[in-house]
Amino acid sequence: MGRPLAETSSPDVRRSGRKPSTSRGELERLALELFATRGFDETAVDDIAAAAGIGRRTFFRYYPSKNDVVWGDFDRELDRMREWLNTSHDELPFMDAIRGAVIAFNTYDPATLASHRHRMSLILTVPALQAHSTLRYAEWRAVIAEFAARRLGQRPGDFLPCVIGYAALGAAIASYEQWLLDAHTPLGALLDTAFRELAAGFCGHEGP
Amino acid sequence: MGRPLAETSSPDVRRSGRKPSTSRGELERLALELFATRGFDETAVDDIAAAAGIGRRTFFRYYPSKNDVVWGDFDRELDRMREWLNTSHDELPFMDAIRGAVIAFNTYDPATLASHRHRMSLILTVPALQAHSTLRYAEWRAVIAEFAARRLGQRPGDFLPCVIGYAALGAAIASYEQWLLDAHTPLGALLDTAFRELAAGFCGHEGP
DNA sequence: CACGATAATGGCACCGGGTGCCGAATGGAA
DNA sequence: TTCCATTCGGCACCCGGTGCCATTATCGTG
Repeated sequence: MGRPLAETSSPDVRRSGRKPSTSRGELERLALELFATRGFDETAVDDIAAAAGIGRRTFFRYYPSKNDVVWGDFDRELDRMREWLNTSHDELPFMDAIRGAVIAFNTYDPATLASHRHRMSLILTVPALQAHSTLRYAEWRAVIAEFAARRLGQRPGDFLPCVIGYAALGAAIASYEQWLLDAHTPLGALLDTAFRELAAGFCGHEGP
Repeated sequence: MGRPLAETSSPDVRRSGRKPSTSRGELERLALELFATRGFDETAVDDIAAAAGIGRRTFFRYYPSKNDVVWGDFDRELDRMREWLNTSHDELPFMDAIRGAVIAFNTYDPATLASHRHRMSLILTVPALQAHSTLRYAEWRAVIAEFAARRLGQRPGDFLPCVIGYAALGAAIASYEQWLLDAHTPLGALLDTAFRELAAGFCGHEGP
């Protein structure tokens, strides 16, 4: 539901002190490699730490949990999507704007596509990650709900914006699941279909 | 998303052997009471086991995890909802049938309403339970998707039924969240609104 | 009643994720 | 060099969850 970035890349004013031994991006690379070969559950935090040459305790200073490694810098991507929606044209119907934003933020160049596919495969198939992802999805939904609320003249916590946030999330996840099952149809096309169905209320399919 | 039952209540043919020390229902009661007073995270499995007078090891023979206690016998409720949908009239548009089923299976008599509210409050606010619930929701979605697939002449794993399952789940959860925030509006009314919006594609709200 | 089959119990050791604490290592700045 | 900020990483600990296995309770049968 958004492209996680590898590097934090915020060149904070470093005043003094010991230099970090590694980086979030480096840990993410190593961890995903281990997950790919050995499996997520079969890879212990100690294994990742050992591969990076750091202590287990230090790992948890880079990522709050083993699960979070898979998500990389998801928050930055959310900020960009929020910005995109902020600057969308008001003439565009809001469900079209949401559809456009979701598609735009899930379009990858071929170079990074394979790794993204692996990442999403983990998130959507490993039970521990499926469960954990709920907490990340909440932030994603909030971005959608905020936008919908603004367009509808309501507050982000109001009922309808929340329903829209949840429904949009569902459409996005279902698209990803389908894409993982069968890579033949590009993700963008699946997202487009799902969000158009959503905006149409799933009508026009039933018949005798 | 469905009324969990307290008792397994399947009077299995008991041939011989030691009698169970307690029951799922009893553990559920005790656990929810502890969660209410002390909080979910602050209640250890040992506390529940001690309250029930059983060993910690035995607890895990009644429930596979601490999280699962909150869900009670969710599977039975799913079976009932599946059955309900199976016997729904074919003339009824399928989105209306889904709406009706969800409302029916989330209507409680006042006696059990308070405890159900507590249960759902835990599920939707405690992070550990929010995350875990994803796995339960999957079964719920499957019931919806199966029904939608049958009505649309597709297979349960096909794209559109899955999207509908996810969207319906979102509508239901959003309704519950709203209900927990403000019990003034009855849950049934919120579900009705959410599912009607869903079936209408959220149109008719934007304007100058 | 005694015996054996059956089933539940619960203690024990163990694993893995995650945290609080604290001293040690590192590197820039005064 | 000295001081300070920052990171590191070991250690002990908590908690959820599991495999193993001896123990205990119950029922049916001889």
